[in-house]
This record gives sequence, C-alpha cells and structure tokens, in this order.
Amino acid sequence: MPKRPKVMLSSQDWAEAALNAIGDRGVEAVAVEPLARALGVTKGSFYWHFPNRDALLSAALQLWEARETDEVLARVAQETNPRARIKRLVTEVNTSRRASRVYLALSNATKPAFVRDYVERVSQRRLSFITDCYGALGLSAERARQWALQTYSVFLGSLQIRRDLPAEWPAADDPAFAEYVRFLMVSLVPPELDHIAAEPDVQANDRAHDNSNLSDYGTASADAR
Amino acid sequence: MPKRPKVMLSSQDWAEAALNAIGDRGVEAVAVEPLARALGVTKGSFYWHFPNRDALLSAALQLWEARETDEVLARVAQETNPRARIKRLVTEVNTSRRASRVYLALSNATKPAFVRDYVERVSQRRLSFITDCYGALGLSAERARQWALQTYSVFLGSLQIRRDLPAEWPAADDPAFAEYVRFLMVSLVPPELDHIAAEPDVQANDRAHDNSNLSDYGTASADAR
DNA sequence: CTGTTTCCATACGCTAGCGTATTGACAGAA
DNA sequence: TTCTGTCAATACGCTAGCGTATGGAAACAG
Repeated sequence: MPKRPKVMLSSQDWAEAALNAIGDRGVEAVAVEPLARALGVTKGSFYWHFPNRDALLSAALQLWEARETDEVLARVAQETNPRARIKRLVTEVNTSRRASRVYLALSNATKPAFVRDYVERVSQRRLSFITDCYGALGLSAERARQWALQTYSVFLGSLQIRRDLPAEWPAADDPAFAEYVRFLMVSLVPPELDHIAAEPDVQANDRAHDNSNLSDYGTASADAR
Repeated sequence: MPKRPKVMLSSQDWAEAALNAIGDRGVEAVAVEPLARALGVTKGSFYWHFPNRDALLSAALQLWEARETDEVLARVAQETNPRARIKRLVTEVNTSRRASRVYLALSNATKPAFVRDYVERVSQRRLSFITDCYGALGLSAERARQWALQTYSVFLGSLQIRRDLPAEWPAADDPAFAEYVRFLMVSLVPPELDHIAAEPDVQANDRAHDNSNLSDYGTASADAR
C-alpha cells in the first residue's frame, strides 16, 4: 500500500535536493534515481518536472548563482565602508559550512561542461566585488587588482584548509579564530590603505556610495586588464 | 590481426596513466576500460597487474604522494633561508600546471574514502613545512602558525583562481607576474620578520609589519591614471 | 457522472563500467 | 621439443543509472 503524500513535489524541491547532494557528495551525486529515493518518490515524478538530468543540474545551478548573489548583496547591505566589507567577507567564510562545500564541489566539477560557466560567473563576480572594495579605498585599478587577488586567494584557500585540515583551523567560537581574523586583516587591509584614500584621492568618499557595481555582473572591472 | 607491441605494460605505466587521467578529467576518469583503450590494450591486461580499480587508485596516490614529497625536498635543497623558501613556494604555483590540477582534483574527491587520507597527509606536510619556515624566522609557535595558515591559504587560493579565472591571473612570463609575486611577499613575509629573532616581543608583529607595505611598491609601479 | 489535468508508479530497453573465466601467444628453461 | 610462467584478448554476467512508454490515481471542471 504505497502511501500518498499530500504535499507534492515541485521542481524547486528537486533543485534544492540536488544542491544538497552537491554539497554532500559532489556533482556526481546529482543522479535521478538516488535523488528520487531520497525524496521518497520514483523516477516517474522526476521526468514529469524535468526533461533530463542536465535540466535538473541547470536548475540547481541557477538557484545557486542567484543565492550566491543575494548573499553578497545581504553582506553589502550591512557593512558600509570597504574595510568592514572585506573583514565581513573573511569572517563569513566560517559561517555557512554548506555554502563552502557546494562551491568547492562545483568549482571542481568537469563532467557537464556548462557547470564551468556558472562557476566562472560567480567567481568573476566575487573577485570584482573585492576589487571594487579596494578601489573604493582609493587605490588604482592595477593596485586594487593585486590586493583583491591576494584577498580572494586567502578566501578560497581558507575554504580548502577548513575542509582538508579541519583540525588546523580554529573554530568560529574559539577566541583564536577572532585573533586570526585580526591577524589576517593587518595583511589584507593594512591601516595605510585608509590614508591613501584621504591624501591623493578626494573622491574616495563618492565611491563609497557607488554600490551599483554589484548589479552589473562585475563586467566593469573585468575589462580592466 | 592484432598488433603485438614489443614493450609490455607495467603497473607503473598504469599508475602513471591514472595520474594523468586524474589531472585531466578528475578521479572519476580513473576507469579500467577507458584507460585500457587509451593505452592500446584491453581489460585483460589490467586485471593481471591489479586486483581491482581501487588498487590502481592506491598505486596512483602513492606515486603522487611520493613525488609531492620529493618535489618539496627538491625545492628545499635549492633555497636555504626561510624567506627564499616561501618565495619559491609562491612562485612555483605557476610552474607545474599539471601538478596543480592533480592536487585540486584529488582534494575534491570523495568517492573512494581512502583518497582523503592521502590528501590530508600531503596537506598536513605542506602546512608543516611552511610553519617550519616561519619558525626558522624566530616566530613563536602560535605566530608561525598564523603566518603559515595565511601563506598556505594564498597558495591554495592561487591554484583555484588560476584554474577558474585564468584570464585574471598573470602569465608566468608576463612581467606583471613577477610584480605580483613581489607584492605578495611583502604581505606574506614582511621585512620586519627577519629581525624578530633579535627582539622577542611577539605582539609587536602587528604593528611592525605595516610600515612598508606601500612604500615598496608605490615607487615600483608608477600607476597610470 | 464523465472527462481532463496533474502528478506519480511501474515496467522496459539501453549503455558504461566492474569483475571473472577462459583461452591464447610468446619467451625462456629443461 | 616440451614445459612453464608471463602478459594480454575475448567472452560473459552483473549493477547502476538514464531515458521512454504506459498506466493509474486524485483533483477539479463541466
């Protein structure tokens, strides 16, 4: 006697489950039949909502890209000055463990080629955001680019260390974590950078209002090279 | 009439091919029949040299771990002082593109659980090596640990950026690359660290290492615009 | 009550890859 | 020559997952 769940599945539910599977066991785990089993249904359900597996993956990736953008916007809304934004970024590496795993899994996927497109767009957007933060401090384009590459490298590397050597990484509640973040900030946004903005570049304050570079997909600074 | 190649395959050849497959298309690509086709033989050859697929993967991983250790030793042999060693490390991120891809592929693999053991050992060894470099500069254990985490993060993050956003990364022959490395070194091994051994005030690092971050480079590149 | 739409189950064929069993070719030793 | 060990080809069965086809049950409309 198969029980009939009153609540029926939507394509959103499938995409959500796919994203979870990616975070837990990688892109390969986005398989129709195993996912159906996990959701308590069969393939028959899936192939009503989606034409094939790639469509599910695309839906999951769109969901991911949208959320990744939303989260960045949420972080931006809270912090106003560039220094606080960068610190926020470094700190929040340790908040959503799941988001980290999803990103790492996706960034390494090769099988469906279109995954790379999503990863590239998100990565590009993140880097552009950081670059803009340094630009708002009054740095030149080339110099902001260097600082941003360094900071984004630390950001990405932290994700990996926390995954591959969790014992070496201080827990978020450990006081050593806060201390390490302060340590990082000295290297990533040294105090002198604030004086750069004050001295030679008076329009640095105007740049503080310029949040629009987040909605334009980061193409503005992409052609800076 | 099947041609008989005079040179027969050894288990080493299989392990080598497996490593290449990992670097090119991920751990999933270590499949018996496809690899056999690539080597111009059939499964019959493989199952004489190995009992199963996992054995091949183990062989490839042992090969990888051994070489990873050897390469580090080779790097150590060339550079004597800690500062040069760290710079070497950062620079050589861009030398062996293949080794980078292999590491990234392995570090994201989940399917055969024992892969994680190899990755963890290699990662641990790398981090310890960097920590020792900073320790050799006279830093306390806790301090060296922070610096090492930062440097290893940059190291790992650079690998990812170069893979996911190759357009944003300067080519090894580009003069911008050498400039970026010099920029990084100021953050990762600031000059003050050399004098720490003489003055054991560990807390002074925070203040000390921020006094020449920009003076070094503000002159090096006359920013246009 | 009858028909239609929506969502899911079942059954089927297909492919790729794993592992086994058997046979065969060739080289060197006896 | 004959025997034996080494390396490889072939043939087979098995599993997991994709995609299709078809049927069925519930909700809703008329």
